[in-house]
Amino acid sequence: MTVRVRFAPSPTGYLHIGAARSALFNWLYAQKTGGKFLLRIEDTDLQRSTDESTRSIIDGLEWLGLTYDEEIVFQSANADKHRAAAYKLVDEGKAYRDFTPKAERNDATVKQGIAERARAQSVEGADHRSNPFRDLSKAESESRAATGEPFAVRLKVSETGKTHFEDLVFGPQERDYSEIEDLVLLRSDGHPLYNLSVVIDDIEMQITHVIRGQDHLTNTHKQVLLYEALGAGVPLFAHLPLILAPNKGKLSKRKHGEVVSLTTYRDRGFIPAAFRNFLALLGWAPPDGKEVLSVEELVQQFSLEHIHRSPAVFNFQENDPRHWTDEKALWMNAEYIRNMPVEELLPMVKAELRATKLWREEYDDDDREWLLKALELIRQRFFTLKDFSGQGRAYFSDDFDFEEAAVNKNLRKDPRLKELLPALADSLEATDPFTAETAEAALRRFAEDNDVKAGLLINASRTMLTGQSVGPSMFEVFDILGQKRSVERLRSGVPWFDAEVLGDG
RNA sequence: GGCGCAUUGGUGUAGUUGGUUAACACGCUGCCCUCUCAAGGCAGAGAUCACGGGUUCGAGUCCCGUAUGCGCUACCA
Repeated sequence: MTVRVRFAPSPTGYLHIGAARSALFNWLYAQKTGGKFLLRIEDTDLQRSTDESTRSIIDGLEWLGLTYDEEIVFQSANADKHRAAAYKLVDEGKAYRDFTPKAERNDATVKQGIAERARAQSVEGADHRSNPFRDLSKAESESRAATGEPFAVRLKVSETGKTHFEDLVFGPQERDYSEIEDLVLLRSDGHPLYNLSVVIDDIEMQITHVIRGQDHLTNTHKQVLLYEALGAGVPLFAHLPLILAPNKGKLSKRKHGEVVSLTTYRDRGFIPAAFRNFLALLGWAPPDGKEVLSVEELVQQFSLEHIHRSPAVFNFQENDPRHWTDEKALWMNAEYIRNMPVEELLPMVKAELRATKLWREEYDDDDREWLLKALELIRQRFFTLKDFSGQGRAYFSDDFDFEEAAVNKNLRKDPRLKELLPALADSLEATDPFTAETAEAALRRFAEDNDVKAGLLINASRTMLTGQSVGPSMFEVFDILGQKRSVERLRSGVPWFDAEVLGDG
């Protein structure tokens, strides 16, 4: 039997990183076993589902490289099937019509209502089989329905017995029927509910392994009951530990903002492979401990057995731009930027430079070699793709900003530089050929002749040429920027030492 | 309230059948390298394995209890 797994998000917002992780694990498992990975959009909550959200889910999966097999299934399209299945269960006596009028609830008070009801039940002992319509005669049930009286459909859960299933992560699970109420399958307006829809669709799609978040672990018992009532084989389950916020609470968009949204990582310059790699490490660990893994290695190493049961904390500090997301994610991204083949990095940098109007068409042909060399040089220190247009701006444009701290530290501190830099420019202009080596020789000779430390000139040059105090080896920078631009930028430094510039600085 | 699940350094994890000084990664500190910052190399700090009992010659690993956190408990998904 070939493995068939699915990712089944509800399109009620951005793609949450926890959901993305579920998608990843499903996908990895499918790749690993040579199975199929399917996508089903659970858009049965008409009020909350949006096309925009569906779009972001599809985009997110594409960005992560999680390609799905077969057509996307939209759950709302199957509502008739879900209803038919529920009515069939009524006919067979496995479910019943509940004519109890629907209690109105609003979203704000549901949780509270649940707790109160539960408390009340626990005082007098819960009896989930006390519904007066549970044992209504078939004839009466049908005649009342025929008059148009509204009814919900509930599953008739047996008085005694237990459900069992084997969870591939959490082990054997068991739950007494007495703890499970006669769950509603169909609302009184005929709308099928989650547990029913999921089960029918999973049967329909011939899902063999249900891999999803732990928040569904206890609900699984209800679904097992449904599989049995429907006479279908029960798939295997694997529940994934939850991903929590730093305070070990729920990780939610409302509370934590955009850090939890997958698209944020795309928009803030993450390499998809890096984020995918990071995500894989949340709740799972490769057997040999090597953490930086290519997709192929990920697929090869992945197994449900190595998923563990305790929730993972996604660590980040709100209000701290440097630690806006998990440090390890940032490190992973830098690792990829630094080490991936530069040709693979190029298209991503191109997109970033395009978006910031720094891209020039020559980079595609005449200047391609130069570009690759420049990327190789500057990527060593970068954390995200954004850095190529930010910190890296001076390599692609003459219009770049000077960091105040860098100017103060490397230029203004030594007034001699006002005279030295133009002279150094002259010296470099006379250097032929102009390479990293010859530039270095020229600068060091110049330093010696003028009796200053080479470091002074090097650091000043770095700030003059890049606006920054940190960056690659200066002679490599001279080489990459070229003789002309290097000389020009060195000569443009005089204003930094003028009184009025000093005044407002 | 009930039921379920979890609990190893700040974080992510290893520690599959109980057996020497609890391992790895991120982060942190110091040193080396050096024109800066990274990277890299080296060294280091940081865990009485939530707590309390037990079983055992011996427990992070098994059992019981407690605490804490999370999940479910809807005519939401």
